[in-house]
Amino acid sequence: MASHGARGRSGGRPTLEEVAARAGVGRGTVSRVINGSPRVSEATRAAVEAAVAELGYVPNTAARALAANRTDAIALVVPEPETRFFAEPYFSDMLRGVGAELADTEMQLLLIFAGSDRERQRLAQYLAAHRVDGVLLVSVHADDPLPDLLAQLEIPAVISGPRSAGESLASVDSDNYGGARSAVGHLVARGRRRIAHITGLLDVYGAQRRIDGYRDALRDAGQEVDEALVEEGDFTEEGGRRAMAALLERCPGLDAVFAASDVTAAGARQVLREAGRRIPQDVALVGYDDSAIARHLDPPLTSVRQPIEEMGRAMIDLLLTEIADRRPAASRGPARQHVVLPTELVARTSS
Amino acid sequence: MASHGARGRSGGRPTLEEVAARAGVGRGTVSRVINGSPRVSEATRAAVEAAVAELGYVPNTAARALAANRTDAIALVVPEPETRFFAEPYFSDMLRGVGAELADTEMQLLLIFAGSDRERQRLAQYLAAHRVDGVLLVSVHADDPLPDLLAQLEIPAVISGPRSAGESLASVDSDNYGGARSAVGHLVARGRRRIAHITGLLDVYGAQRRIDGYRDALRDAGQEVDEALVEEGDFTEEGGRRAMAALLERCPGLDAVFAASDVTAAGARQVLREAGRRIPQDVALVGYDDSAIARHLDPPLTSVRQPIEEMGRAMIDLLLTEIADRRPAASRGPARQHVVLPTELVARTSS
DNA sequence: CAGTACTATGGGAGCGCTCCCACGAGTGAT
DNA sequence: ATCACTCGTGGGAGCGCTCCCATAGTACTG
Repeated sequence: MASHGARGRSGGRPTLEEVAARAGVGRGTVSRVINGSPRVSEATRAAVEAAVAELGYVPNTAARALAANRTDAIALVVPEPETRFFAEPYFSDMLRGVGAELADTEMQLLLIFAGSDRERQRLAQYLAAHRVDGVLLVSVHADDPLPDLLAQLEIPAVISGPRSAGESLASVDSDNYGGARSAVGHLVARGRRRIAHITGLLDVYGAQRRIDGYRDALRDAGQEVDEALVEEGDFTEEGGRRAMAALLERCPGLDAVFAASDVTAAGARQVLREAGRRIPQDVALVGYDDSAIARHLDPPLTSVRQPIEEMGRAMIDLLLTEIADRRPAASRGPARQHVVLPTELVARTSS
Repeated sequence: MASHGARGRSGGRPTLEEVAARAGVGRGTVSRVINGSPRVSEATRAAVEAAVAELGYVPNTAARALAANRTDAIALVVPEPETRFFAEPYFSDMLRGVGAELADTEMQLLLIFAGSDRERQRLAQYLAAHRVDGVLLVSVHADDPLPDLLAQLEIPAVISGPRSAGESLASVDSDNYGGARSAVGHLVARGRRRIAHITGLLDVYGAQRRIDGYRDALRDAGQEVDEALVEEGDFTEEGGRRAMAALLERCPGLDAVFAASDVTAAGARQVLREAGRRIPQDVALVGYDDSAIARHLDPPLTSVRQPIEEMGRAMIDLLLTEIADRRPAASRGPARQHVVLPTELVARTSS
């Protein structure tokens, strides 16, 4: 067994001190060069860089983390079972954006699933140990305790999809209100007069905003808002079927449906078909998300696209800013930021 | 700005020393309790545990990593672009197995993509900094330099799918040879006499083993091995189409096809259909992987199932053993292990 | 030319832990 | 009673880095 004292002495990885000796400078100077401090002369910097290259020096992350009290890592926390993570392109798109934005950073990204109770337990431990400098939270439900835990531990965090209008965490969201408006506006422009809406889960803030957008778009078009045309869904296909059936029963005269998700639209479509309604001739259909389903549905579904990859980038931006602001612990920076990214209506043949 | 010395003094996270004071014992004793050493009396252990609970003590990972020269983290390296990772169930199944096996461990799993050159560069840096205790390598191509890098850095690693019979890294694989044998044996048993094989990429060791299995199964059945019935593929659908077309041209009398992957089988199926061959009446078809495609093909595809989740578990087992063996750096443990897990033939209507 | 202000640099102290040595108390053999 | 162990324990040293202070050198001011 290697004795403790001798560990890494000969043949081990070079240390700052060894680089310093080699370059003929002090430890502090090497540290400054490594960390890109401007307070180093050109000549010294060159000498140090040469020594670093010759020795193949790579900083010891653990030592740095201990001394500087930071980890240079952030976690992307997915409070869902892995299954959903892989099933929904939402996550992979987001991950791509996050990865891209992190590419020219020293930050390491950790992917953490917290679907089961056990996993959540572990996560809590993990966060309590401050093993990350910041957290990205995606797909959080209204009653999730995670955001509070984060706040209590004073860990910088950014949430995708605020939980309410007064979200206390920094957040990034797409413009649900505007997206819904443009979808409904599009239907109005196409001459539809009885436009129904199948909502998402009502405790999801974004679903609320979509309802608001739906209503305001109708009002702006001078159409009366008939609450009988609004039916509650839950983002699922089954929910779409159920809601559509209810709507058809209550308002057989409807000539358009705006669904809060593509999957919901798919469910609605099935019921419409079975009821003998042609899409789009009898009933126009618009979904939300512009997922793969939208493109592959028959007929291809008009849908509202969210810039998910861009949202990922924006989340990283916010998070890195928060982390940087917190380092000099004095001034609690400006109020948490809330970024809202524009959506885009993708018109296809279903409307 | 908080002065360096004062950092974390008041209100900060409790340290070992503080726990020790609270419990009325020494630092070393607390460390022993935390790390589950048996050399602590029951009474002392209880006192320490109480103090830990009261103070909400959580060990500082960075300090531990620095002192003990380990990270308690392992990386799952995917040398593919993220896109493939999400597209293929192989990875999510493997991840599930890995996660499950790691669940009651202190080890943290990192997911690292190394698809682009840039990402590989980063990974190399990462490994050079020894930021993980071990590496899990999935889906490695024959000429990949990664395994050598790992060996050179002396980082414990386990590979899924050895690169050759003489793989130097510890490996976990499914029984490609046996799987192929059972597929072909099944066709023989069904009375097929002219069984063709569309191979995988020939520089993949597993593909070689499947060819071996194909040949031996025929030999065992007393059938002559006709090399004209073997056509090279590449695991893709397009490759399957091309190979099938070539086979039909060369051996119009074939009555069965064993494809090296489900996707390849799907390509072959299409060409067979276009040639007017009925499946399975005229030509029986068997694939490999038992992926979602197999179930959804028309007709449902007989396929060889690999226990991917279990492979993930086995990889972790091997890796943890390697890491443990290496800690007392003296005795370089036994030769690298190679685990081979059994496959299972899932018979459906295509054969 | 003294006085002031900056810049570049070296190195002490300390981050929170693990490892290991030393030590006292108990146990059993002689 | 003595010697040899063993067991449980305390605490020094050290892991490799960052932070900051002190210092020496340089440049600019009046």
